[in-house]
Amino acid sequence: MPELPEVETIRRQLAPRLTGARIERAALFAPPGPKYAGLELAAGRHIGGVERRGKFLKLPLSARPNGAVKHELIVHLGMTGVLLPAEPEPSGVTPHGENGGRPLSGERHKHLRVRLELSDGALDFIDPRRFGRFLVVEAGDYRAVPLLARLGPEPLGAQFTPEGFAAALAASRMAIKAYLLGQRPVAGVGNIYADEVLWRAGVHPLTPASRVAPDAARLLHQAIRDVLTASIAAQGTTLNDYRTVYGESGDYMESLDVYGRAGSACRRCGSTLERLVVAQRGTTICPNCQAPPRR
DNA sequence: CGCATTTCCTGGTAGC
DNA sequence: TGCTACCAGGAAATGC
Repeated sequence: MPELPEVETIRRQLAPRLTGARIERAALFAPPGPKYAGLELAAGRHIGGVERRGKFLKLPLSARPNGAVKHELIVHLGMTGVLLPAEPEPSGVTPHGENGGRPLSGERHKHLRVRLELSDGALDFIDPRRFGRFLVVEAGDYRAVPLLARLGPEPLGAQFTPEGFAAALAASRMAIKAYLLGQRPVAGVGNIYADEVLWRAGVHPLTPASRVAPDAARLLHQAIRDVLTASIAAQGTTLNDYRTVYGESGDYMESLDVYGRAGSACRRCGSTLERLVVAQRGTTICPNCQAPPRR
């Protein structure tokens, strides 16, 4: 499931391909709804770049090349969303298995939801579970995507400071894991990386945010930066669906210390990792390294 | 307002 | 083999 490192990987790969392209048409292959709002506004716009905010991709759109940005294409991949450059139709057919498993030229993927026909090719949004979003809004108007408007600081940006993070933690009594998943103290951390950073910092996921000790908060801040940075370098984590734009798997899977490792040995102390549920999410901890909160 | 719970979706898998 | 039941989860909607 794409979190920040996976989305950043996709952003880096898409940017050179999409920047400067003109959208000829946006075709919807799913039942219309708020997840796919405003697509009719896309035709004729020029893509000014590919930006990322948390787990969202934002493509500024203008009426003419390098013109004023009046609209934005907002993409959230949800759990299973994939963005793939496609050949302009019609085109030749490629045998299955080639192309890194990407949809074949001339074919239409079973779970294709949106296709952008571009001046130079096309871009497919494929999303089996339809948890993703692909919509066009007026620039800066995020009423249709409220989370985008109240997203916390970028974890790898200068705004994400140990002091600011500590202050954010002090402001909530929510379980620290639920708080992180809510994107308020910092943007882009999802279920996988939440477990990883909490393990690194030795913080139990049920600890109320305001009761995370100052030292632990600093460790957590550093762990967020370190883990996300390392994962971006590995092109993210592939569990099931996530693929890069070129159909590759991310390599960070091999570096995961706790996620998906319940029952295995803690790499720090050798204890058996345990599974629990926090905020309705599967959660893995080391019962020794991450002591439960005292009450 | 703050926080918890429910809902949306489909593929994969366990169990019978 | 084929069926049902259930699980995975990001973010919005709903509930208290």
